[in-house]
Amino acid sequence: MKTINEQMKLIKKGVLELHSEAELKSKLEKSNTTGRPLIIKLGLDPTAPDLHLGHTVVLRKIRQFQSLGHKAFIIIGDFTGRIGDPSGKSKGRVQLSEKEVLENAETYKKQLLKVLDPDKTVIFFNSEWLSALKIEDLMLLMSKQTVARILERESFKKRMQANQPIGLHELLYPLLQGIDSLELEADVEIGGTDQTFNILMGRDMQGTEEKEKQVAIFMPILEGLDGVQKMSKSLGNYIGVDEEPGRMYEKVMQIKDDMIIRYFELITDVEPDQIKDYSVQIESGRTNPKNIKMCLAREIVRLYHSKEMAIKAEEKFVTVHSKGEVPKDMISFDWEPTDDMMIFLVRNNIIKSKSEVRRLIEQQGISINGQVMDMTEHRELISGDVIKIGKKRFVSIK
RNA sequence: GGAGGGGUUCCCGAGCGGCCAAAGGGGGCAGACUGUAAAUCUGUUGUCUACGACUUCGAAGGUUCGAAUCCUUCUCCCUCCA
Repeated sequence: MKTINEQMKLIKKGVLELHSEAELKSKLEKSNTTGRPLIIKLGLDPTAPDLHLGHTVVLRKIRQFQSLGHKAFIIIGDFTGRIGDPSGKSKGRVQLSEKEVLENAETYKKQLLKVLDPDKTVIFFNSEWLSALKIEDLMLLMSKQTVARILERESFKKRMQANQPIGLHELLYPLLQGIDSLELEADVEIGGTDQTFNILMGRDMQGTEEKEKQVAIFMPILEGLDGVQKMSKSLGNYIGVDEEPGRMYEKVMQIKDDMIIRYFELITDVEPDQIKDYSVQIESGRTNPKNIKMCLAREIVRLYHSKEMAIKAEEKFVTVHSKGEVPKDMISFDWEPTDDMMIFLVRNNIIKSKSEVRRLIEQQGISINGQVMDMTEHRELISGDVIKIGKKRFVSIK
């Protein structure tokens, strides 16, 4: 059993902000003596059931709480999700049906449990209480907050300045999330710094309602493959936890060198001393950063797949990229007698239009069995032939 | 409710009767260089039965030989006033 101080040390690792340390400590102590686990809250948006490594920064932290015996309450924001976020321009509101929400939830659950402890994780839908909320109760809660306070929020300010629309209901989002905290009697809420406002609102509201306030823990936001913007699905700079091992490995190798240590710190369980050592190796120039990055890639694939898969992924990577050879396994398709390269690639959805195939050929981006293809070439492909598109896409003929 | 400004290709943003598949930037893709990194340079970036044709500039109509550009209606967004 760890002492309270040891527990605090573990929890504080990698945390950007903590409100407040004293409160957390007293909660931990209380939990220790009463044996009642703390309730750790995490809210998730139901529209994006593809978890990526960015999410795992927060999830790993929750996992640490679980290892200390506490419980994770995951809230799927199906209520807010059904209303839809109008920030996207003309797309209208994406209304998720109940069925879709449930399906998404299943996917979430499967992915969440890759990181979290199944025995200490409970999943909720916030429509359960939000749908039942009476308008007079809502107004009572609203009356205790001010417009100015809500508009303080960074993203609202920005949008006001940029002359972008803000839906009235969006102003209620922080409040609704706060209601979640009230409902679940959360002891701790964890989120990225982008959630600062919402989480503090929950804390505030608990105070106003004279409940015990939740401790707010903010984790850094993980940058995506571009190294600048936060990892997100919509920006396409993400690494999904469900991603196929080879692809996952490749993507990790794509990150910038100066992100290597950050990734180690935020999304792996590698010991701090080991990370420090890597860091020294890179900075002193003793080791090619690529090698450290390979350790990182291997570690990440291991976490979400297995050690064996990680080794295999690395082998593939070395074959394809370092040696420039053809990978062992690749997707293969049938070649129909009526096919030519354009029809073949488009028919199998490898490339989305014939014009694009033409462009690629013109740019010498397509080769057959290692030979660059030119515009005039027409040939029948046979079983076993390998088509290479760009640098990293390979396809073979069945 | 009143007045004004706006909606352009993946994104931002020029164009304001023919020379517009639409400048410029970002992003993407390909090539060179590399460590498949970053940086840099070059090319490319609607589709197709491809020296041409077709579809695209919020939506629908109209004017014109010809419309992203003009007119009408509709719709959405922003600003100021109430």
